[in-house]
Amino acid sequence: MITIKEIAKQLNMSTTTVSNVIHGKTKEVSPATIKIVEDYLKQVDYVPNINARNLAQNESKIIGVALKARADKYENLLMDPFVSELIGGIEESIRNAGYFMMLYISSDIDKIMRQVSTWNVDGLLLFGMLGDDGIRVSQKYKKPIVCIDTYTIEGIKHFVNVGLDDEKGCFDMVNYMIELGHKKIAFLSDNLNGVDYARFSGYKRALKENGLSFSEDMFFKIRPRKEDIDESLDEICERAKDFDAIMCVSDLYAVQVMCALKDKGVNVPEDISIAGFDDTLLGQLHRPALTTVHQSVKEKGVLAATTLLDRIGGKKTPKQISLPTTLVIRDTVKARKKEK
Amino acid sequence: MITIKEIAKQLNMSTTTVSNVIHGKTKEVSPATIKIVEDYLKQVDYVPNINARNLAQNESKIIGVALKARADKYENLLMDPFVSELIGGIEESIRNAGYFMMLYISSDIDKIMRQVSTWNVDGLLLFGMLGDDGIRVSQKYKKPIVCIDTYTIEGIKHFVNVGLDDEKGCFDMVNYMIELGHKKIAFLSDNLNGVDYARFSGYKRALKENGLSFSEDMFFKIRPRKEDIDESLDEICERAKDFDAIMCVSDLYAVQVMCALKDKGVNVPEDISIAGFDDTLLGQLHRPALTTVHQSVKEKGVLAATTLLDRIGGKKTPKQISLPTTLVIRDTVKARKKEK
DNA sequence: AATAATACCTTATGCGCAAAAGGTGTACTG
DNA sequence: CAGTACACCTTTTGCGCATAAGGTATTATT
Repeated sequence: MITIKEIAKQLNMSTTTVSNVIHGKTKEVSPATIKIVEDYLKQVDYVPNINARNLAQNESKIIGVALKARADKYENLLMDPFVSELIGGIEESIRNAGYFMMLYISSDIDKIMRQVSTWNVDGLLLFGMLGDDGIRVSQKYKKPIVCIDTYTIEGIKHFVNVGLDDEKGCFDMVNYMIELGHKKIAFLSDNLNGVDYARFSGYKRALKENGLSFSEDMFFKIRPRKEDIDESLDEICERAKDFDAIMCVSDLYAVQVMCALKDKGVNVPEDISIAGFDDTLLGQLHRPALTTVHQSVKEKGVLAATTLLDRIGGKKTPKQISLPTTLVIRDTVKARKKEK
Repeated sequence: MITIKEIAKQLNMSTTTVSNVIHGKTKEVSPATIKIVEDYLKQVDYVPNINARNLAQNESKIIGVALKARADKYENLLMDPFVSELIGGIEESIRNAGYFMMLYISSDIDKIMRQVSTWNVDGLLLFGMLGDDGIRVSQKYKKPIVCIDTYTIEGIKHFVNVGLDDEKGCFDMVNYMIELGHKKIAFLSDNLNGVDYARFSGYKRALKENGLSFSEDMFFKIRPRKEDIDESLDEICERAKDFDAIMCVSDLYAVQVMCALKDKGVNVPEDISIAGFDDTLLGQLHRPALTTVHQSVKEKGVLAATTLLDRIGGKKTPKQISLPTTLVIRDTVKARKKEK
């Protein structure tokens, strides 16, 4: 690896001159010298040492992407299609802006923050944080932060957040179900925090605004861990007998439930209607094709990254950015049969 | 961010002493001093500046993961479930070893290599490289390299490669199909390079060893790009009428074909048998559930990363490591009906 | 008692880069 | 023609860290 110093020596000039050429400071260097240096740079294929540059500049050109791991559905967060698509959008934006991405995955926020500090990252993208985590992070870290899909418990936004209109998405879908005549509609999720809670709220509002009541038994809690999932799905199928439809908090759950139902001889949408949320490949490539709420996950990642980049660049951005949802009507939600 | 220098000043000692404590060089420092320094380090929550450390040490603790992007099925490589699962395994191993992962995604090998040089990464994991790319990379980069799923055209392995017994996996599946009475078996893929070629070879060997002949019209070339996929699937469905079964090079294609067939009223496996490869969620959550060749993608990532880490640590490793495949018999390949 | 070894310090140096500060000579201004 | 602006250089400094080299006691060895 050749250094600026070495180049300067070979060319019989100072390192500053070489450095100036590299940084395009044309006013400081004569055209003739620029030519000499540029030719030589190309000849030896000079590549700067980023560690040295960062040290001198006190910046890093790194965007930290911190994912709080939940020991949950997937052994590794990246295996969640939602996460990988999100990261896909983020990575692309960061790379296009000339930055680098460093991924920090851990369930331990303090560990993540130590690593972020150690690399002196220029900005931070947070996913999967709850309210109190966020507060701790913001105390430790003074550079720009953008959260993704973060609802704080008290509804207070401590930082910029890029999210989705989850509440409305779910509201629209449940409304649509009710329009088709469904009365007993269950809501299925593994928890009721953050995003899932917002969707749940949309579900309840749709019931309420249509004069339908909600009771505890209409919440289907799925246990998605490998060791529980089969038993959990059995339970759900059993409970589903009394229902017209199920609003699932994600496509994955919707498809899993549909498979379990089919294996038991229950037909969707003839016997029961099922809706998903997210509009993933899984639902698109199922038959019957899944009726679901579309969100552009990649776009969410892109938006989060560009917002962060804007903030790093000193631009002002809104504190809350919400992407819209759209209904994708396919084949798993149909009009309720009268005779049921 | 507090520095060693500052700590030394506060504690009235030299930076070397502080540095020695940080690195656990207990022989060089008196127990009393160690205690003082350690307490102070904790108190101020000292975090080292990795840029400075790397510069001084000429190492980086970074593993570069270079993905050669193909402008192909997915707009962004990370959206490919295979890739994200692979990265999931890699990331986990790297993190557990105390290293950091930096992702380089580009279709331009030279650009990737410049970035790898600029960060002075300690080792390189390569995915999606063809033979000639690999040769160029190895000329530019002298630190340990491990390839994933790389078949060189001439069969020469220039570096350590972690792969799969693709040929045998496909051979076994096609053999199984033939045992069930299938005679006209198509092979479906988007190309015949690298991994896909190995699978294709297994397919042809199975035909040959069972006395069946192969002709060009038995190769179904799918065009997976968004703008082509529907037309391509229509063609394939049309051509499929003459066949007993299709061996698909991936689960994704298998499921896509099954959906297209179903939409045209063709039943799997009654009218035609379909097999996939990879054993992804997509096949598991389809009905009928996909018969496929299992590989552990995560394990592949883990193995590649640990092999690279071993090499960085100076250990010797085999030059070629192949993971085994297993047949997953589900519902999309059944005995051929006599009357056809 | 002379020498060697050891324990525990500090000072000094350099990694590669960017930039502040400090030249020198030429052209331009009034 | 003094004064000033500017073009084009170089020297020097420091980012934070690791470590080689250099101390000074104190203890062990013969």
